[in-house]
Amino acid sequence: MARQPEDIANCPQRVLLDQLTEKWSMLVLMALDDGPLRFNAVKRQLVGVTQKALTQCLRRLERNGIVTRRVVPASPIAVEYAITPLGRSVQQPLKTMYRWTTQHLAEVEQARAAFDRRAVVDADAARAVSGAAFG
Amino acid sequence: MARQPEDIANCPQRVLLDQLTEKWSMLVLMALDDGPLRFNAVKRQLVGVTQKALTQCLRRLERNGIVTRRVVPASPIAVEYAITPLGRSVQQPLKTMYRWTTQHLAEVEQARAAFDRRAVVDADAARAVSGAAFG
DNA sequence: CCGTATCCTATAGGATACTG
DNA sequence: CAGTATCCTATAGGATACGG
Repeated sequence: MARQPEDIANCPQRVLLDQLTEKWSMLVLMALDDGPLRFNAVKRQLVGVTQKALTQCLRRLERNGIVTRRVVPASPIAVEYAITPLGRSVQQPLKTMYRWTTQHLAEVEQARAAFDRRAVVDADAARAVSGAAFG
Repeated sequence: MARQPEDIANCPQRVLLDQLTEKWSMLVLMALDDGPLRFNAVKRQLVGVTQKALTQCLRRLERNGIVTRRVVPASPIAVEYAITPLGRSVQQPLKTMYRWTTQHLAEVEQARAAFDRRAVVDADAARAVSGAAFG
C-alpha cells in the first residue's frame, strides 16, 4: 500500500473500485453467477432494488465491460445479461473481501458495542459536569 | 458466491463492506500504514478531504475496530490515530481488490470507449429515424 | 417486457464559524 | 490542534407514469 502525494482520491483505480463495490454491483454478479438472466429475473433476486437503480447498475457494469447486454428481438422484448470473462476475473477479489467480512464480523460487532458503550459513558460524564438537570 | 433469497442487500457483510470501501477509508489505511499519525497529518495526506468528512471516516473506522484514537493531553491537544491488528488484517483483501483494478484498468477503459462509441452511434441512428433535423 | 422521464425527498458533503 | 455546529447545495434514490 504505497502512498502517493497527489489526488489519490480521484485516481482511476479508486473510481473503478467505487463502481465495483457500489450497492448492487456485487449482488448482480452473484445473481448472474450461474448463467445469463433477463432483466426481471435479476430484479427478482435483488430484493428491494428499484427498476431505476438496477438499470443504472447494469449500465455501469456493461460500460466497464463486466457484463454484456443482449437484446432478443421478440414481442414483448427480452434482454439477457451475462458476465464477461473480465467480470469473472473480478469475482475472486470480491470474494476475498466478502470472506473477510464474514470471518471478522464478530470482532467488528464487539468493537462497535464497545464504542457505543464508551459514547454513552462520555455523554453521561458531560451531563454530570454541565449539571444541566432540568427537572 | 452463493445466492440467498432474502434481503441480501442489507446483510451485515454488505453494510460492513460499504464502510470499508467508502471513499476515504482505504486511503486512511494507506496513510496510517507505516505508523500512527495525528489528525492533521492524516488530513495532509488525503488531498481534498474536508475536516468533516475525515472526522466521520475516522469515527466509523474507530467504531468498527479498524483504527484506534488516542488523545494525548497536551496544550494544544494532540490526537493520534493508529491501525489495529483487525485493521491490518483487512489490508490484504483491500490490496487484492486494488491490484485487480490496476491490472485490468486498460481492459476496462477499452470497454468504456467501446460502450461510449456505441452510444454515440445509437444516438445518431435515432436522430436519423426521427428525422428531426431543425435547420 | 424493458426500459426512460419526471418529480420529489432524503442524505451526503462542502464552506464557514466557533469552542475546549 | 482537533474537533462540533450550522447552513447550504448537489446528488442519490424512491415512486410513479408513460413509451417502444
